[in-house]
Amino acid sequence: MPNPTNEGPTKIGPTRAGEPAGAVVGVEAGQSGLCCAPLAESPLNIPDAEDLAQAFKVLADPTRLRLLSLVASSTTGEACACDLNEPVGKSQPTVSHHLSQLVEAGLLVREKRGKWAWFAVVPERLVALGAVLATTEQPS
Amino acid sequence: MPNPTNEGPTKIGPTRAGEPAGAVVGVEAGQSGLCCAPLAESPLNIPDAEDLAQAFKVLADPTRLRLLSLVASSTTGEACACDLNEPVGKSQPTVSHHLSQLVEAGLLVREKRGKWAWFAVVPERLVALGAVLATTEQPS
DNA sequence: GGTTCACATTGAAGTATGTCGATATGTTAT
DNA sequence: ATAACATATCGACATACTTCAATGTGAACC
Repeated sequence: MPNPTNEGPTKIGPTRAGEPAGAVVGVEAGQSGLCCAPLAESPLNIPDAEDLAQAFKVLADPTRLRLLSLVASSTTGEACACDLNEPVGKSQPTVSHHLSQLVEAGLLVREKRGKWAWFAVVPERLVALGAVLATTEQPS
Repeated sequence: MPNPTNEGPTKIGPTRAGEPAGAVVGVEAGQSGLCCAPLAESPLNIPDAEDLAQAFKVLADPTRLRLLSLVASSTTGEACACDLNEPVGKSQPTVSHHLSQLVEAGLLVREKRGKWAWFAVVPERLVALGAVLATTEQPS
């Protein structure tokens, strides 16, 4: 029974369905904001390259990409972990681990409501990573 | 002696400096074109997720990102491998291996001129990957 | 021919990563 | 309190990855 419609979580606790949940909560300390100009602008220095690589590493797993996509494509903008275990076909600990990595990378934010964990995407983070790749203008 | 200015490669063989060198040459068979709609559009299926993850995996290494950035930010739009070994501070086999991975992923194209190997970015590939992330519009 | 140079490939070592079963933590209901 | 449930953490295993020294491959030059 994936979607918790008749059981509860949809309307529990601080159910402010509109806003992006806990907001900044997900961005862990040490893992600072966004980072880095477009790749073609100037050669990456080592620290920036390591930060960027770390971010892409989190995106470099099919299960995590599917989780991220499931949350991002949800009509309400958020998704309960209880609805994510089944569609990706991995064990609960594995899914939990992946979701934690997505949160630690600043790609998702987690909000606990009762016994459930809700996740929402951080669009700015996705866009910032995309911008590093997308602005590849050739010098003509 | 990094930059081959007084030795030769800059003006050897098929030195068509303007165009993106070998063009399609770099995109290996099996590794098809671009793939995938924006993450938020619909949940990723397994094959697409694997393809995307593979692409991001290649970007998920600081040395490869710096190599890519070095080539992308070059004023001529291309770079000789002989100029890439030193700035990234890794051994020649390591750099060669990373460059091969970037080529296999369709992010760079390789063109041999005499004994030198020249690399150029494939902007469309970068942009396509960025687009998967960037178009994260919330459903309001 | 032989030598030198640029780059690719191979083999091996150390490290990191994905995965799951078992277990812990915390919340709700009885 | 006790039970049931959702999620997080731990420990362990298998696989993949980065890296380099040694060697192979081809091209240019003597």
